[in-house]
Amino acid sequence: MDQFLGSHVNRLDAKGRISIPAPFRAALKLTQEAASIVLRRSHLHACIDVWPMAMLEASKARLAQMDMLDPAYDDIAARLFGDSFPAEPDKEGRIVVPARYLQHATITELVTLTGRGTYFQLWEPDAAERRLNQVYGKPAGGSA
Amino acid sequence: MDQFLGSHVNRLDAKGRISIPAPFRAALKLTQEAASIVLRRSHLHACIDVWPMAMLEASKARLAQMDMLDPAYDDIAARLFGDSFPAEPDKEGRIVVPARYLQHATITELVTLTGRGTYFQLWEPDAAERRLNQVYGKPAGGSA
DNA sequence: TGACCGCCCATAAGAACCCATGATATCCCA
DNA sequence: TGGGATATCATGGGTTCTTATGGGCGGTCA
Repeated sequence: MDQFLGSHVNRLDAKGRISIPAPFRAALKLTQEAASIVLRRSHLHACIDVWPMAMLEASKARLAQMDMLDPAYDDIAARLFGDSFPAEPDKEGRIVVPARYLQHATITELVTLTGRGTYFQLWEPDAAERRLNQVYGKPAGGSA
Repeated sequence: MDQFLGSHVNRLDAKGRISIPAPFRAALKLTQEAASIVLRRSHLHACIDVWPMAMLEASKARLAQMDMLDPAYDDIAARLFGDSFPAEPDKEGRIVVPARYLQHATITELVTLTGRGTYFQLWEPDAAERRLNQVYGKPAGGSA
């Protein structure tokens, strides 16, 4: 597997650490040497986006093409960099998520780590379940 | 044969493993080098869809055309990746299905693996029978 | 000085790997 | 055509490795 697929429910331990599931770790290693990542509060949902660092670099490159005087530039730049938190998994593959991010996602004890292809997300487990039901209610481009 | 045809009833062993029928294994090998697959809970029926990994790759390619900041992107990504479970058959051609997936399909001891052309499905045997009768327009009930 | 953060080690549960076996189907040759 | 040898397949189980998780220790910054 070369990407972030499926969901895993892990624990948030007393020190605020979250284990990145082994398959996700493997996927990170494939995109880049170090498994460094970037955390961002999702602006769409009560969840936390987790990007491989390489993905941010790519977005940065695209942004560089834009006109800096364009108002949209600042919007996008704000989203990309304003609320991004870089993290590096420890030797056991765990990360520490800032408290205010956890709050945004109402995560307390359990976390659902759910794949989105090129990135993944952190959800409060019940909220993640609801989100799944929600998307299956709508028609979308995918098959199945 | 290059497709998934017909039905097979196999056992779910004590470790939660299910043998993929030899013909299905052969069909998988034809679509791709590794026989890797993706499991998904069907949102239409109480069964589990089994896709060749290549099938997911195709959907992924379509998603790659979209703008990541588009809210629709996240919806599609959620559908496509959120509830998918990647699996790789072991040397004997067996896969382990997550418990919550088995629950969704009410599979306990026996599994019907039934072809759908480009993919196949896992059913609880009685449910598979009922489904067949339903498709043929017969009244469900007096099977077995 | 005290809270916190990064680093290390320990461990139990679970997953993956490997080999074994009985049964069935297939092939081959008399 | 029949019957024995062979291959394939579904299934069972033992062993090893990985993984998620818990906790300890020392340094660091406020």
